Amino acid sequence: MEKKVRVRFAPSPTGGLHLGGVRTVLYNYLFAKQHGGDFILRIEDTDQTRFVPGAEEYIFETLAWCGLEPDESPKHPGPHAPYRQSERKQQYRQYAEELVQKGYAYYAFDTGEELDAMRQRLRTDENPSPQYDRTVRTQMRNSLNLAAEEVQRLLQENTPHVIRIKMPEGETVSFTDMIRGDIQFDTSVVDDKVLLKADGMPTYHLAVVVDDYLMEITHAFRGEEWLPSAPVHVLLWRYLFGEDKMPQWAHLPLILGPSGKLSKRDGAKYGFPVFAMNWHDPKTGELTEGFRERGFLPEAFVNMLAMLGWNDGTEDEVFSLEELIRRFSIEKVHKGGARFDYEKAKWFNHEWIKRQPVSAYAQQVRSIFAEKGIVISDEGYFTQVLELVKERCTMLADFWEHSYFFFKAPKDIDTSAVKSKWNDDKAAFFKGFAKSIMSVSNWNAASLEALFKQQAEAAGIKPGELQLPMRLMLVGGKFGPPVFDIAALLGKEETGYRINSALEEFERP
RNA sequence: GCCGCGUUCGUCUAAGGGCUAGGACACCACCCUUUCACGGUGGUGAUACGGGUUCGAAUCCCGUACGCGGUACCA
Repeated sequence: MEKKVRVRFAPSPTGGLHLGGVRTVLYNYLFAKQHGGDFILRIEDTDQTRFVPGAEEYIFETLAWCGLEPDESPKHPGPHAPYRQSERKQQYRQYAEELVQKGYAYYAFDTGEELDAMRQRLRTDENPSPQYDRTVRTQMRNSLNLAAEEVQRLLQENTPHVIRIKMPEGETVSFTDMIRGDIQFDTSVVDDKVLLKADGMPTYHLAVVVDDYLMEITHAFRGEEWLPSAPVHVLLWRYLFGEDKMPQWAHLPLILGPSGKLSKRDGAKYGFPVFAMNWHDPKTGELTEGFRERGFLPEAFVNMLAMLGWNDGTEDEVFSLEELIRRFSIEKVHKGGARFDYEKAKWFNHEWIKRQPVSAYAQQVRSIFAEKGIVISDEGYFTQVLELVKERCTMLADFWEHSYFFFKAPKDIDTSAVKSKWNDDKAAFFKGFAKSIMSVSNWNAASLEALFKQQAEAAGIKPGELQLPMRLMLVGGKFGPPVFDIAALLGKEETGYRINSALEEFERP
């Protein structure tokens, strides 16, 4: 029987989740759901020094906002708990020791100073960063060179040491990447990576392999930056569990900024978010703005991210999460990095604001209004207003400028556009119009417009010349939805009131 | 330096040997609209370079250039 698909995302809690990270989650999620499998979230918190409080919680919140809930995680443990590597610490050592027993790894007692000295000594123009590799290891303090008794003694005395993989010489390690196809490496040019650190924590290399095995991961997606260390992982699988049990790999292309790899700096420099949500770094006190706070809908964010490095071959590009699950295919993920374009991201948001019912984001718009001092009391009215203006909003914050005048009469009316053409006939028309609307029984945009035109003609004025003044009276400037739609929503009382009070403004010299 | 990955309009991309290289964002023009948008129509604009293979190459092969990643007791 085919094994159920299990994919995992393993972030390190060291900061906010940038675009590339969320996209990796997304592709993981899409692939898992598409195959009826599980999406597992594991936390790679093996480096205590880089751990940032709150970062794990932030990751959960981001995934929840995007709608990418894991099936198993530290929050919702499944059969393979725990999901934090710090809580799994004990199990890594035995695998590292096993590798030493089998001759695939060795103890290294070199101190940091000794490593520095080695790199200093060996550094040349041709070799700017010397590695701890098969040529260097013969000169270092490790169990390959030291006498067995000496190694025993050092171990018994609890001398700080690491366990390094012993990279074989002249072998070719190859594997098939789901996106890139066959990839080969010559083991002679790969160094002896540390597997178990002096503090007993595994490095990423040991941890992914052990955890993926223990958690029965079948497919592993990660960023392209991991490609160079893939041979280490393949070898570890071969030595420990058998390559046939190794998950299938997919190395995702990078997301680039305007110049090179997308960074937090790009966000600040070019004025766009690079994190899904606001990230407040407790260590530096620095705040990095998020897409959510900028006024992006999660649907738009996810949609935009999905299209950054994948395309289903059709010309469609607006997809819901459900549609993405249906259409996604890992083979169609691109090999080359994609440059993030904020303009296109805004376009996606505009599309989603237009096609979502306003109920999907009314709550957020309400808080924007509250910040500006407008408290919404009439839900039905609020909904109708949002529905009327949503097609002209790109960001949620845009709702304010496109609709605030529905909730408060304009204070200052910009009469400059009509002042020169203003005359007593027009004033008389509006006086009459304000009066007659009070008796309109069928209050809607169409009947209002009909009445307006009929009275304009009766007064001998072209209706077109009266529309702009009417707009200014209702909203205060040259903006907003069609005038009669505005009046229809405002109601006859408010419309009449605004016309009358604006008339005084128009009369002023 | 070494190793790996990549390269189609400004950007995201389609086309996996065969019609004038298609679409989207952005930009420009026109239409619609007596506000601003939405929308509609059209336009500018690309196969990095050089060699092969082939009747035929964006597509396959080789080389060059450029970009990116890795080269930590970080992930």
